Amino acid sequence: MTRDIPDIAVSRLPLYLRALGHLESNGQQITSSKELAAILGSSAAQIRKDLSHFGEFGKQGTGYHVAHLNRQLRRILHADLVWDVVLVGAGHLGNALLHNQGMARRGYRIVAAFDHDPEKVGTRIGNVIIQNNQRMRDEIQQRGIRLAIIAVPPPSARRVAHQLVEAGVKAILNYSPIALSVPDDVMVQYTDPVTHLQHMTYYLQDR
Amino acid sequence: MTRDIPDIAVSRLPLYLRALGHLESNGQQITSSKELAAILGSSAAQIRKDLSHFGEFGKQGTGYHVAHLNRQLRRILHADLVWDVVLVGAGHLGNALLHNQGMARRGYRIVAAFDHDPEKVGTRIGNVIIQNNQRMRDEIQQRGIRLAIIAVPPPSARRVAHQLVEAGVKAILNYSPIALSVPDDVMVQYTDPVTHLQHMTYYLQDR
DNA sequence: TAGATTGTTAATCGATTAACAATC
DNA sequence: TAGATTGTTAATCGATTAACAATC
Repeated sequence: MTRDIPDIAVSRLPLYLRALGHLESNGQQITSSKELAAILGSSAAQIRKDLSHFGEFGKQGTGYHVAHLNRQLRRILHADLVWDVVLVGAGHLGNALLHNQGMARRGYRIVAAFDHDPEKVGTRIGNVIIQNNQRMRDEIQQRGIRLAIIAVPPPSARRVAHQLVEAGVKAILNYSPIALSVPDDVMVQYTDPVTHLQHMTYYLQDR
Repeated sequence: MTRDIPDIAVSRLPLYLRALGHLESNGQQITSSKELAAILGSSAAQIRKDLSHFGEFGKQGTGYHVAHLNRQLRRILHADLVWDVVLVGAGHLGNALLHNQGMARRGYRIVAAFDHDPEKVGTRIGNVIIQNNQRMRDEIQQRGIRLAIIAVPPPSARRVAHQLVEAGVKAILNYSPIALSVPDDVMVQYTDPVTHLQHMTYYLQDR
C-alpha cells in the first residue's frame, strides 16, 4: 500500500525550489525551515511537515544543505530530467513562451510549436519552426511527448485540448481562460492573469 | 464584527465566473450547483457553501440565473469596475500582455508600461507608449494606480517590486520566478509556467 | 556541554462533505 | 402535488500548528 502524499504538499515543492534558488544565487550553503518559511511567508512547521512526506533531508541542529535539498526536490518532482513540451498557438503569448529562457534552463524545452495561420507556419521562433496544426498528432506521437501548453485564443482552446488528448498528451498547461474537460488520466493546470487580478481586487476597496 | 470569509472561497469565485462565462456563451440561462461542479470538477456542496459566504443567489428547485450570478460575482470581486494596471517590462512577455484582449475586455486595462531599454522607450505597443522606468513612480501616483504586473527578467524583479511598493501599488502579479518580499498591506500573486509544469511532472513517471 | 534544529506525534483548526428542511 | 435544488447545519475529513524527543 502506497503512502498517500497530499497534492497540496506536492504543489508547494516548486515554491520551495524557488526559495532555494534564491538562497543559492546568494551563495548561501545552509538554510533552515525557519528561514525558508520567512522567505515564503509560510511556517517552519509546515515546511518540515511537507518535506517529511518525501524523506529526511536535513540535519538536527544544523538545517538543510541548500544544494542538496534543491537536488532532492528536483528529483522528486522529476524536474531533474529534460522534458519535451509542445506549444499550440504561436501568437504573442506563444512567441513569449518560445523566447522564455527560464523554461529551457529549468528542464522544460519546447520542442515543437503549432499554429493554424499559414503566415506563421514555416517561420522560426527561437529554436523551433512553427508547424501546421495538422502535424500535431504525428509529432506528439513520434516524439512521445506528454506535456503541452495551450496558448491559442479562447474559442479554439477546447478543440485543441481534445486533439492533444487524442494524441496522447497527459498534462496540459492552459493559458486560455476556458474550463477544459479532459479524461481522468490527463492533468490540466490553468494560468490566467485575470483570475489572479480578480482574486486580488476582491481585497481592494473601490474609491 | 465582520464575518470572516475564507480566502480559499474567494479564490474560487474567479473559477466560477469562468464556468458561468462558458454557459453564457452557450446561451444557457439557468444552471445549478450540480452543473457548475461538473464543469469545474468540484462538488455541488462546495459551490453552494462558497456562494453562501457572500449571499443568496439562487432559487430552490430552480437553480441559478447564469447572468445574475455572473453579475453578482463580478460585483463581489470588484471585477465590475474598470481597473487601471501598470506593466513593468516590455519584452516578449510584456508585449504579449499588452496585446492580450481578454484583460481589457474583462476590466483590467494596462494604462502604462515601462522598460529600461532605451530602444523600447517611446515605442507604442497596443494602446500604450513604453516609458522609461524612471517615470514609474510619478505615473503610478498621478493616476492612483494600485495594480501592477511584473514582467521583467528575474534579476530585476526584486528591485522593481520595491519601486512599485514605494510608489503605492497594493497588488502585484509577478511573472518572474522570484520570491518577493513586500509589506503586509501589499498582495503578491505568482505566475510561472515552470511551477505548474513541475507540479504536473511529479505525477508523470520517467520512461 | 549548550544551543539549535530536525522529524514526528498529538492537538487544533478549518475546510469539505453529507444530509435535510425550506421552498420554488 | 411531486420533483428539484437551494442554503445551512452538523459530521467528517484533512491540513496546519504546537510541542518535544532525538541528535547534530
